[in-house]
Amino acid sequence: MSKCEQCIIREFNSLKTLTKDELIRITGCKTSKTVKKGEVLFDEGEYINGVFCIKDGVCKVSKMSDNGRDQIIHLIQKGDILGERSLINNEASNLKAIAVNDMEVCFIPKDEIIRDLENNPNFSLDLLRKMANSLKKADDVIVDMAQKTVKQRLATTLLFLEAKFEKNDNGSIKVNLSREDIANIIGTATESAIRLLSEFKKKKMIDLKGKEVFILDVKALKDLSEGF
Amino acid sequence: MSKCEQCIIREFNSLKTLTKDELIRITGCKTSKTVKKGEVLFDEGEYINGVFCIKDGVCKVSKMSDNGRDQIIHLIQKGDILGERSLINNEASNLKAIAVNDMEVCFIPKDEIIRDLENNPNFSLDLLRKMANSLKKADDVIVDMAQKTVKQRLATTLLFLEAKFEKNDNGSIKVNLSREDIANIIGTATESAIRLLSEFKKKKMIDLKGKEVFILDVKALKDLSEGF
DNA sequence: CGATTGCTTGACCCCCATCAATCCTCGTGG
DNA sequence: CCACGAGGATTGATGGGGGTCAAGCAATCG
Repeated sequence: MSKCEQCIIREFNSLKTLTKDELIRITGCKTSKTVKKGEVLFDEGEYINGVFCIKDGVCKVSKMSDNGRDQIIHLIQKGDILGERSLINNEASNLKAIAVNDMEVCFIPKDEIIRDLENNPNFSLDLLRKMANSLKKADDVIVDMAQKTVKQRLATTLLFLEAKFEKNDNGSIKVNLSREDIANIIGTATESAIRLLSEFKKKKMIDLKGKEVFILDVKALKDLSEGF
Repeated sequence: MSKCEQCIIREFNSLKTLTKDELIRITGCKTSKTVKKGEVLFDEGEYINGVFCIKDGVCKVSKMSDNGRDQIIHLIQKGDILGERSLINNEASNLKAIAVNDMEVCFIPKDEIIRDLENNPNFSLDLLRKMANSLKKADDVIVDMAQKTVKQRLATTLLFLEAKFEKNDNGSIKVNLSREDIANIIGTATESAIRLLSEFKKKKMIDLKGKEVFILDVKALKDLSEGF
């Protein structure tokens, strides 16, 4: 069993505010596991009863719309925490999380986190800051979804992927998203996403090799994203 | 100067977790003011340096999209708190707030709130819960914006208004939203919103008398909102 | 009582959802 | 090693939703 107090991953999230004693306690009760690509970490309506700390891999967090299509709302990767919200308001998850590639995660039971929330003000304040930040980003997404065309949203999303994820050696973005996934991020039909991707490729703004995506012209994408 | 410890409004928001002493301290440094319909409480990019506690009235909180259209993201009313997020992450506001009708608000300076956040864990935990809840709602809005048609979104919005706001004596919803405001909530052109409103009226789902909106058939709206 | 702002309706056309057909890719088993 | 099947990727055709421009109407205000 790896030790939390020696794990560098926590430096990237709110767990960094925990004291050494708290970390040692958490080491004693956490569980580590691997999640294979395509596996469900948790589903809508499920009680998670804890939080996940992502040590490696990426997962997509989505919600089913009334119309029956999945909308991807978050992409979670190494260093991120998953499940805090349902824990805090003590409700079943409103979201579903599926591994996009093989993952390495730790699971920390609810009661431990609650205890730290109540006893360590640094921890709750840091979480508060994280959530305030998430809300701000959510505002941006709402505005984009409400006002931008599908083409603009695709450009925005590609720039987001470029900024958030590492690159492979050849320069392609290190996330294995299917065309359908991409469509479900921007909220459109798969065919529409595909058509626009090939249009972008024709215009040398991106390149596509199978599932690999290369961002070639950031400026052009940014112009597009902002509506010329 | 009215006294916070005697103000019932705080029972509706996180300020209810403050102790009597803390409230007395806040009474000493808060300012009360009235805001007339159409006035700007704060604009995008402004540092708010505190939070507003809304004693009466309604304001719309919006964000300008790259395309130059305003998107209304929140409607804030009596009992709500406004501005916590920018305060918590110590940044300029990303949103603009405009009074929809005459308002009565109190303004509490930043430092006082910060002090309470750091010293009163009940306060920060309650705020944390509020924000977790806001994030959940934001998820729903994102999914709706991304997946629903304008007609569905209008139905959803009407139901939201019906649920959130008081009614006038004649049964109409007690908010003075212009057609443009409604369009800016659902993220569409004013003309589209108007067209759909009159369609709904023709089908006896709502009634319109000038700016007043009457919800007649909740079930039909709900069916519409969820896609039949 | 003009004049400005908001509301309403019509016409037009492009974006995009949908259906359908084909091609490609990859894992599996013979 | 190859054939085959299944799921993903791609392209075409089509129709409707909704954005935009424009003109007329109502209401609000100085």
